[in-house]
Parts: sequence; C-alpha cells; structure tokens
Amino acid sequence: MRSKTPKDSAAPTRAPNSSPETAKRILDAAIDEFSAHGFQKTTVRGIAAAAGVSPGLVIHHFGSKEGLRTACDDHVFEAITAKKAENAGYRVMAVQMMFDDPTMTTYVDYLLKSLLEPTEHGQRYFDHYVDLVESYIVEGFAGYEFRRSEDTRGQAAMLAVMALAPAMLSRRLEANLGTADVASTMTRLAPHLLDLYTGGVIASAPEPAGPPGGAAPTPPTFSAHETGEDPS
Amino acid sequence: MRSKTPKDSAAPTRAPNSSPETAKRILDAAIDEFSAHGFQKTTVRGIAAAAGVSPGLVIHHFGSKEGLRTACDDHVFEAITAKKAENAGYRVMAVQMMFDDPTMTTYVDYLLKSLLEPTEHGQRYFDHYVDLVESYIVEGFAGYEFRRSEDTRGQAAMLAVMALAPAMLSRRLEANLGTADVASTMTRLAPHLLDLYTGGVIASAPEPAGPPGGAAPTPPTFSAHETGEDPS
DNA sequence: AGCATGATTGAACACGCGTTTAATATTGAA
DNA sequence: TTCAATATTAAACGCGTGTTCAATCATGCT
Repeated sequence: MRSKTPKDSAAPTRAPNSSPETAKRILDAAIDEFSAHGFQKTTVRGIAAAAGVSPGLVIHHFGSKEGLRTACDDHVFEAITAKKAENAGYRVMAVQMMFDDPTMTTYVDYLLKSLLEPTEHGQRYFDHYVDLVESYIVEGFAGYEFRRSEDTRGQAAMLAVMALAPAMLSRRLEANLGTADVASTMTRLAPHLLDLYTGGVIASAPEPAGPPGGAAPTPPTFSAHETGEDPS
Repeated sequence: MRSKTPKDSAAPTRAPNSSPETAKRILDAAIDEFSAHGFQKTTVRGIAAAAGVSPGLVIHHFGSKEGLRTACDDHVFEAITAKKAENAGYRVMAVQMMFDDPTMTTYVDYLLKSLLEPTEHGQRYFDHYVDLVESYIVEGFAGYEFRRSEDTRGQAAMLAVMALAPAMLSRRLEANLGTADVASTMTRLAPHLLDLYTGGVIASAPEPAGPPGGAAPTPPTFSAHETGEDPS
C-alpha cells in the first residue's frame, strides 16, 4: 500500500502545493457523511476514511470540523442555487430534476439535516426557501395561481413549512404506512397533498360564536413551547 | 448539604431501600434535559447535576443512559395519553390545555425531539398521532367535518405531518418572521393554516394534458432521498 | 542541484463521555 | 443491638473524540 501515483504514470502536472483534488474529495466525503448521519454523529475519522486520507489531513485542509462544516454549507448552498438558476423557467421540471441527480438528493438530505439542527447554519436555507415560495405565490408556479393573503410573508412561511414537512418525517411515514422507500411514500401522499392544496380538508365548520372576520377558532394544529435557552 | 430528612422530622415511614422520590427527581430532570437538548447532546453528568445527585446514581437506578431514555419515553407517553383521556369530550380545549400546563409543553418538546431522531423510540408517538387524526377525520373534531378520501390512512398521515410541521421548525420560523416566541409565531401562522385547511391555496390550475382522474401533477412539494443505511 | 513550501501521515495528546467499582451511609428486619 | 440490603458517592477506568505534532514525501522555484 505504499506505491501510489508513481512519477512514471500519467501524472497531469499538478501544482506543487495546494492539492485541490484531495480537498474536493474530502469535502464530498464530508457532505455524504453529514447528509447521512448529521453533523454531530459524523466523525472526522469517518470522513477521512471515506476520502481515503488521514484524519490529520482533514484538519490541515479545513482547520477544524466546524470549518469543514462551513465549507460544506457553502458548497451545498451554491450548488443548489446554481442548479436552480440553471433550470430557471422550467419550474416544475426543476423539482423533478432535483431528484434525478443523485448528488442533488444528497444535497437535499444535507439541507434537511442542517435545517433540523439547533445551529444557525440551516437558517439561510430556510430563508431562501421561504423567499422562493413567496415568489411562487406572487408570480405563480408552473401554471398554478395561488390565493393571496395580506400577509404574504407569513403565508409563504407556512407553505414552506408544509412543503418541507413530509421529507423531514419520511422515516416515520415509511414505518407507519409500510411504504418501501421515500419515493413510494411520496407517491402515496401526493394525491392527498394535492387535495389539501386545491380545496382544503374542512368540509363544514361549526357556527362561529364571535363576530365574523375576527379571530377564527384554531384548527387542530400541533404546536409546542420551545425550551431553547437555559431556563436557570 | 448533609442534613437531609432527619428521622425526627415528619418522615412518612418510607421503605428502607428503593427511594422512589430520588428516582422520580432524576427522571424529571432527564425529561427536561432531553426535551431541551435532545438525547445525544444530553449528558448523564448534566442530568445528575440537574437532579442534585451523582452520575453513578443515575446509572444505578436506570441501568444505563438508554434505559433512562426508555423510562422517560414510557413516562411521557403515559402522561400524554392520560392527559388526553382526562380531557376526552372537550376536543378543542384539550389542545389548549396541553400548552397551559408547562409540564405538558416540556413533554411535547420531548416528543418532537424524539420524533426527529433516527431511532425507533419516536415511532409509537407518530403512529398514535396518526390514529388520532384518523379518528378526527372519521368522527369529526370540535364540530368540524372533514372531506373524506378512499385512502383514509394516507390522508391521516399527511394531515398529521402537516400538523406537526410548524412545531418542528418553530425556531426557523421565529428567525424568519422575526416573531418573539413560539406563541406569537403560531398566532401569525394560524389564519393561514385555517385558510389552507378550509379552502386550499391553489386558485387556478393549468389545464391537465392527461385524462382526468388519473395521476395528477404534483404540487410544489419538497421531498428527499433518504440515505439511511450504509451505502458501502 | 538545492531550497523552500506545502501535502500527508502515524502517533500521541487532552478532553469528555458512559460506565464501573469500592467504600460509606442509611434503614428496615431479626 | 446486629445484620443484610439498598442508596449514594468519589474516584477511576476504558473508550472515542477533535486536534496537535514531528517527521517524511513531493514538487515548484532559483
């Protein structure tokens, strides 16, 4: 295991220092590991093994595990925005192409993991997505037109959350519905989602006691009290 | 800090061994810590400090950190089902009361953390909630009646996911909307959720190219390809 | 050729983790 | 009182982690 890239082989005259090739391999391996197991459970040693290098080299190139994470964040963010710009105008197909490319599916997994962790890293993903949904509401999306609200931002945030939810709970849905994989789970859910988006689910509501136009009774929504900071 | 419950005080003749009082204090502290930081980031030492005991005692009473987690799971599950049975018939008020009781809000946070972790522990919560939503669809909920589908189970699963989503992303919503806390976030979202549940969001759809009744074009839903197992 | 710079590695360091262990304190039973 | 059993603790163990370090290798520049 010592003869590696001898000089007599086809070595394409790479730079003396700064090996971008190895650094890219480490970054790709890190994105794979992070998207599969999340940031905390992923180890530097695991990334190094997946990239075929030593753990020390990972730190040498990216400073720290946190630095590597930031580099992964930037790469995924730029790749997804580039992919979206590339497919501008296609609208619906952009979503479809997102899942044909296996690299993109990994990036989406990375995004979801980042979104659910309590760090700040995932926030720009969410903000960016809310902006995207808001543009869909205003300009339409793939021929669909949407009911508008006075509070477009709040409406967009709600719809973004709704759109992200099935992917976040895909494992729980698989186990509950007995579906084999994420694709079949989404196929099972798709008609119900379309029904919801098209006509809602409430067939008849109880007669309101208060004046019309005021605060409406809340639907059976599940909320929570977050205990993020230390309550000491 | 050594004089604790001397025998001359009002000691209600508790058992010689088996101190249920201390064990309960450890369990409560563990639920607090787990609900605040998740299972993995929570340390046995942290729980012990919060309960005012030594780390070894935590292991002594519950065998291991995993055993303590199971005990917490059982306690939270029983407490929530008991609370629900207690409020049977109230329907809407049951949801409201869930958030008036600070203990219950902690339990809900615990539930959400468990739901999003890749372990099996949260599955029964999700299954239970889907069953509850399914009963709402069939029997109605607080005077509301719902549009039915042939695939009631799939419909219930979808609605359960939708109902859980805002709470799961409450932090991201807070940052995006600039809301101060979860309560104001949900207040901001409530009318949009009611709009969605009542009449949907799609005002007009593009004319379908295929035969009606067949596979409908998917709405702009965000999905993902899960890379759970090791792909080696 | 000779040097400087960076890539790369194996070993070790320092730390925090869950857990174990030996010892002490406490308490009901005899 | 004496004994056995449990509660409780302080200390340490074993392990995995992110990171550091000294050494070696490879390559561009002069």
